[in-house]
Amino acid sequence: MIKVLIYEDNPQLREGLTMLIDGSDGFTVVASYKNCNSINAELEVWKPDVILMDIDMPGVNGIEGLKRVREMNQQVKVLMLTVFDDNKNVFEALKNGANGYLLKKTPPAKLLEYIGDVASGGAPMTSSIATQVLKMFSEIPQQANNEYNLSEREKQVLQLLVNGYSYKMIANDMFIAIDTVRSHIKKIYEKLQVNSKSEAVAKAFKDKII
Amino acid sequence: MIKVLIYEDNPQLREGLTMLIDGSDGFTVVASYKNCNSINAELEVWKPDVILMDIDMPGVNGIEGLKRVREMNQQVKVLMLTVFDDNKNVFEALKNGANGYLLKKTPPAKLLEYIGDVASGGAPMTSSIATQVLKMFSEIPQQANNEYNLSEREKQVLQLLVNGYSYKMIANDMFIAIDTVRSHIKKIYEKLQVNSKSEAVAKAFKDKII
DNA sequence: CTAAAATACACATAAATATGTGAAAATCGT
DNA sequence: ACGATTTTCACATATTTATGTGTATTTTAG
Repeated sequence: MIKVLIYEDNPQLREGLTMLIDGSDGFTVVASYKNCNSINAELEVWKPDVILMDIDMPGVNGIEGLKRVREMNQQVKVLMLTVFDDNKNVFEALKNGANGYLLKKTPPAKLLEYIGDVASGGAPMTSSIATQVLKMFSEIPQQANNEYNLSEREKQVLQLLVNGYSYKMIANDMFIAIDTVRSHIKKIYEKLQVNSKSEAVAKAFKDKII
Repeated sequence: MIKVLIYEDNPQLREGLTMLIDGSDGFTVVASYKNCNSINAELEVWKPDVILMDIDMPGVNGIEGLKRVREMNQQVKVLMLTVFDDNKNVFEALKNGANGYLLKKTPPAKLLEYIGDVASGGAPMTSSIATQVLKMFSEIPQQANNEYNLSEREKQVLQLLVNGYSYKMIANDMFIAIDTVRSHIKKIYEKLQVNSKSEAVAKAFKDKII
């Protein structure tokens, strides 16, 4: 028996969901609430397998509710419910450990299937959500990593620059003269086409050289 | 009629897929190949709606094939096929604009459903892949964004430091005296707990202040 | 309203950095 | 084996940065 806990502010929808899920074999709704204000205590009491979490709720919203859940419990599956598939919320929810993301217009039969799915370790998403998720991935900037042909020693020096070391400290760290550090750094600047330490550091971060 | 192009090195599987898809209403396999060596030309000739792309192929593999496709065509849907759901490949494929990702053990009926799904703009994934994708998201480091309480003006100065500006340039840019720039920067260092320009720049990147 | 913070500016000095020029030994690729 | 690159070091100097100490408006928050 899969124990479901529901957070949904709309009374009609909350009742509807409870009816649907409770009336189906293998599912039981242990409780349903109109907001997440006391979610941690409720989680303690009911120990659900799956939480259906509305995104848009007055007071503590679904994302915040999800965060609170994850602070104390990594096991319970959280299925996010939303009317719109808005990009920002999807990303926030997934980052914070949601196990699935459904549109409210999902047909009842599918909804039950998805709940079963998430309970057994799956990651159900409606098609439009999945498309968005993939789009997010494709928008991840490709590793810049422009080839600057830094030599080993130059990379070491740059790494230490990034760590905030002064020339003196670098010389000490690498057992070389400070003038050698200077000549390395001059070469690094040439290769990176910059002319100050902070520019080099910035470029190292931007182009993920380090 | 959905036109499908298949890339799969295993002859049995290639034939099996062709049979299955070609024998189903609404689908037609326009061609099938054992590698992606000439994929660009083949794409020109066949103009498929969906490409079924095996990941593990000798010569040009599926990821590289996907890249070649995306270089010339953003419209065609690409469904990746794999035996194992290995993390690295999933990530690479999604980053490069795959439209879906299936395990080869997907049952034939589901496979057809998924092809139709992707053709109409969906993003089919088998459950285990979706779970992985969500896991990747949850592993994205939470915005560090430690609160340093930088004032507006201080943020501006820091931004310019990150851009590689000297004090003089910053003063010019912000229409203030260079001594004012100094006093801002001193305050910034206090707040970030650093004591050099490059450390501040590094911290700005690490903590995503800018 | 008032204290705290932010913004602006000035002068001084020590330390660090950028730039130039030169050169020798070690390492690498062909 | 030989030329190219890397790594090492030296000396000199102009510029930039870091730090200290002060002061005077202006904004902000309680």
